Amino acid sequence: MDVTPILESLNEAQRQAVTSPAKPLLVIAGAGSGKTRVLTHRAAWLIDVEGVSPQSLLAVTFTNKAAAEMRGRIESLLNLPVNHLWIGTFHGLAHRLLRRHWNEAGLPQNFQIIDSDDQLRLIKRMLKNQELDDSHWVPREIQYFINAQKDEGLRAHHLHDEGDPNRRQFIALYADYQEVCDRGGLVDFAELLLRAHELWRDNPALLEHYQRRFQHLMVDEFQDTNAIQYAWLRLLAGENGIPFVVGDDDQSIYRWRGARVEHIFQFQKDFPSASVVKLEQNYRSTATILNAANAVIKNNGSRMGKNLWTDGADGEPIRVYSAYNERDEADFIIGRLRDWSDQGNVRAESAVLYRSNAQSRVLEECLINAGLPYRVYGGLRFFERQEIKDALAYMRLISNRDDDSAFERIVNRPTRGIGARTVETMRAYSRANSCSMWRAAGAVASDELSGRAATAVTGFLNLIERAARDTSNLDLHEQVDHVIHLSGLVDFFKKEKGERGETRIENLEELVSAAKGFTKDPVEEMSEVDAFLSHAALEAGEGQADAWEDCIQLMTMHSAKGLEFPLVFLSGMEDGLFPHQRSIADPSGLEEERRLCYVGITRAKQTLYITHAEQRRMHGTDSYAQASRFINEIPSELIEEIRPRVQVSRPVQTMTRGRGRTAIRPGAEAGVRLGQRVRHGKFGDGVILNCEGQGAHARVEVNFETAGTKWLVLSYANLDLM
DNA sequence: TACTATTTAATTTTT
DNA sequence: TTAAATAGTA
Repeated sequence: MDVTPILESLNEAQRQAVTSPAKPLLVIAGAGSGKTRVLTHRAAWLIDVEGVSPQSLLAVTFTNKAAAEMRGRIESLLNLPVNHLWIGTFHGLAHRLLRRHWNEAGLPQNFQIIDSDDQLRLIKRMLKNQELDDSHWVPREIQYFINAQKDEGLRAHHLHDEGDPNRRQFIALYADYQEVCDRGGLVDFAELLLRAHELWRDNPALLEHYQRRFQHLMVDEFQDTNAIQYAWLRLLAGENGIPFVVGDDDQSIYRWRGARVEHIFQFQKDFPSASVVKLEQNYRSTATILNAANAVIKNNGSRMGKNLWTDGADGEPIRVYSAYNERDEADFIIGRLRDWSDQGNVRAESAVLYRSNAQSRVLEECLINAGLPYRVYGGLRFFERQEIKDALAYMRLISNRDDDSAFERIVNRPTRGIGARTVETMRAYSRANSCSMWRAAGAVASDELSGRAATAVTGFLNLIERAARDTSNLDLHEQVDHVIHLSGLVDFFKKEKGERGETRIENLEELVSAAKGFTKDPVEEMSEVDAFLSHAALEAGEGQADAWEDCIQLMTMHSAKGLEFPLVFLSGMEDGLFPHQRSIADPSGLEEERRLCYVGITRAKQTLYITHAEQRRMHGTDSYAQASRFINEIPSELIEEIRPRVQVSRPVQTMTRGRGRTAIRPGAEAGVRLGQRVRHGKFGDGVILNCEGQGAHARVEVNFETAGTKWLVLSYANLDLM
């Protein structure tokens, strides 16, 4: 067997990982160190060289994208399609198990997956039902509580109130929530994992079957596993399974949603025979960028310890720009982006990163003004759109009448005269008789409701029954098409004015084509409709993707994880924004922010700009911040500070936003420019942030280093220009 | 029931 | 500032 193709492109450490003997292995893979390569080559090595059957290999990732990429790369490496390979997300694999063993898992065969939005609606409905004040019992907090418990593998009956009435209520709500889900055959994301874990835990024979089958367990982004995912893996590994886990403790940025880096340490305890391989050679960035990243992350306490290096060149220095305000910051970035583009570079290879989504606004405005095409990552995904979820809710209700989540969503959408009062009556009945809304509707329509409401409800029930009858023999896409028309959704959105409605109808039509293009994995023995609905929940699709055009990439640092760009801007690098105010006080929160910064820096291949603004308009008011402490953690020899443009030929962007206020052209008054450094007799040194008025009335806003920000009348202030 | 005024809060996000 | 959720009005 010629092993060259598998090994030739690997460095020593990578090779060690790929060819490691059949025992547990932990790979600490730094940013850009070839993590995916190691995973895929390991799979190829096992199959091609060790003669391991593809059947006995299981690979887990966190995102569908990563799973698809891994599958593709393994296929091209082995040069054969590996359909039977179990590669997927934790949720996807758990889902597959539950579909196969729905009976043992205590689920109805046609159970449906609800997404976070459905989950939140369900909780809100419960609160209303129980007449709990949702300003005191915040739905989001309850949702967070429930998911956090599930992520830890805990059911309501495992929890104790500890004498805390607040907690008691939360636990009770958790229990109620679960009851509603169980009654309706609904499974939320965390439930998929928890159920799959319980399925194995409670069915030793079944577990044994899978333990025998899956010998090699490969895990990507191991630092992002939560408790239940890790427990699931351990269960599957048992005594003889061989886990091959790859992660980077320094890139753990999802603690807030249950991820526990500690699993990296726990792994070594749980699998004492495990070896550790560190991948530290980086193939992505210049030495300067890596040194900066290393220097920043060094300030974190609890680490495995790792130092990225490259045998490449130092490259350009990191450029730091201190802007006057967020507009100036955006202007600067856009200027550089324009240069980049003018030099013949591909725009899609540049990215502007920020800490929070709201920061994209100013950038977008300026990009539009500059006529540069861009794409913002994140945002509403296809299957999350209202109209799509409406249509899917019809399909769900047709598939399972007891699905209260779907029922409530569409009972009066489009409006058919079933108002809040009527729904309330149904809810009361449903609660009193512990039955689904569907049954309640039937019962209530025949006795409790008065003529008009009863007719409306009966009409709705008939509509669903009829849709079920009419579509039972149709192909999936015909079913969808039928449902969107019969339900009245299309007509409903046609009436919506503006482009909104048109887009919605287009989306509904798009849903039909999505159904047309959908093929169920023949291995799975669920109905095609259920498969499609699960697919919609599990893979919500892309955010607004304009992939075809050559666009500048705008995204949060979180969503940049795993990506790389020759040109990167880290914008809004100010204390309070990044590190975020909410994490700044808590040491572990600050460390997570620092890891995020590490992620941000290591996205850059060649050129890295870091920008911050002295003044930033946030929540309607101006605020002032120091440059991010993370900037100070970068050795100054790696940095080239870009001084604000000394003499601007064009007038500095004037703040024409305020009405009534005449923005003067800075420079009209002698020496007054935005960004100009000045000295005041009493307040000391500062920077001009803003100016208004003319002649004797001219005033300037100065941010003093020690005295804060003040408006001063020029003719009295006696400012010295510096 | 739909439209408008008012209030409120404001990280990060995948499944 | 602004988006979203809620309350109030036609």
